[in-house]
Amino acid sequence: MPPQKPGKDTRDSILDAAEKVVADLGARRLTIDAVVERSGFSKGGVLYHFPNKTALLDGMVCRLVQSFEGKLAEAETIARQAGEPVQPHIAKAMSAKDEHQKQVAQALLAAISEEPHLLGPAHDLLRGVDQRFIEGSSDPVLSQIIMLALDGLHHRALLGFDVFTPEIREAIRARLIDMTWKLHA
Amino acid sequence: MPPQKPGKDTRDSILDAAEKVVADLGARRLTIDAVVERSGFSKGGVLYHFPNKTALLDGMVCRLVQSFEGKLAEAETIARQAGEPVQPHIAKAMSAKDEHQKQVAQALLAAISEEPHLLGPAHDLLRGVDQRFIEGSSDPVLSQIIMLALDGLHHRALLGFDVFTPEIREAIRARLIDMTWKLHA
DNA sequence: GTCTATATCAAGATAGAC
DNA sequence: GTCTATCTTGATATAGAC
Repeated sequence: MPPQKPGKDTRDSILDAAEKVVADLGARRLTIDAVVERSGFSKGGVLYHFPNKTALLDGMVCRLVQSFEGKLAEAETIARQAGEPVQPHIAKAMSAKDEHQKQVAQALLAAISEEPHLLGPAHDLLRGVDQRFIEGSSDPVLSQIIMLALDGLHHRALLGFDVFTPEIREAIRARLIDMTWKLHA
Repeated sequence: MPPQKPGKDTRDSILDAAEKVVADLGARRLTIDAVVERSGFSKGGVLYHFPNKTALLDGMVCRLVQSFEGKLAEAETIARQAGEPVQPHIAKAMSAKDEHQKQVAQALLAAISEEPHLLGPAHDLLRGVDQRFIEGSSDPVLSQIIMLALDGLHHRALLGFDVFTPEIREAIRARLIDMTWKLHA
């Protein structure tokens, strides 16, 4: 018996490799061959799990969306249990400076440059977040602005423009979270 | 004597065609042949003006940066003449919903997916805007948040996620500009 | 499930006529 | 400055052995 479910594990390694390719070489050079090279598998092996390139891109977007949905659900559970509004927790989740943020950038970039329609699931996800972020707010326009600023952080990561020092970034993050609390004051 | 400078005119038509290709087919399918088809020129003609694809991408980014620099300079001149702070005028320029915004998205997307380093000039431009936006502000962190929200608007245009109704978009825009005025209160 | 080998094609680039 | 024709490569995808 293998140490982990072999199928899922291989799939994830391949997706990890794909993200690395995008990060290192750019979305244009996300080729099957480049993924093969980084993943350590052979071309046939990779194409067994993702029969064509579209499937690979779709896999990247779906993993991203699922992972993000998980974080959102977690944030909402915590908020509910604490009897607190959900917005600060969503803001925290979206601005967390973990590897996830780069992952978002690479997956979105790869998909949109090749097959924009694959962003559909991400699109739906964002609409849902928008909605939950705004509903129950005493100031919907400001809520939307906060959401846009959170988007802006991702935007800069996507373009490689995230030049904030950790201190400034943390100050921005803290302020945004603070602003969400005031939406309910 | 031709109606316009022929060289410049052809270059611009080609760049327009390139942007249309990105908008319609995605950055990945920004091929020389696709640009040739849309521009109406022949492959040889296009390659005379942009000897290779990198030159074409560079042309897209440079035209974008120059156009934006022009708008910024204009905003700053107006602010100076009126004896007003510059931030509200920069915010207005950045949030204007003209065709320019789509142009920005297409050019950046094409460049980053193919050759990220071509974004250098855009990177420098944004750093400059950031700096001018923050200096002289009574609340640098809030200034940066406003700038990030403006980025967020572009981000959504880039990903095709700009689903605001014109009314909501205008409300967001007005609020952002209003916030910049208060940075000097 | 993973591998090698190969067919096929799209796209970038060059050469040279007009 | 603009055109047609052609060369060459890089990348997707298939077939089939292990």
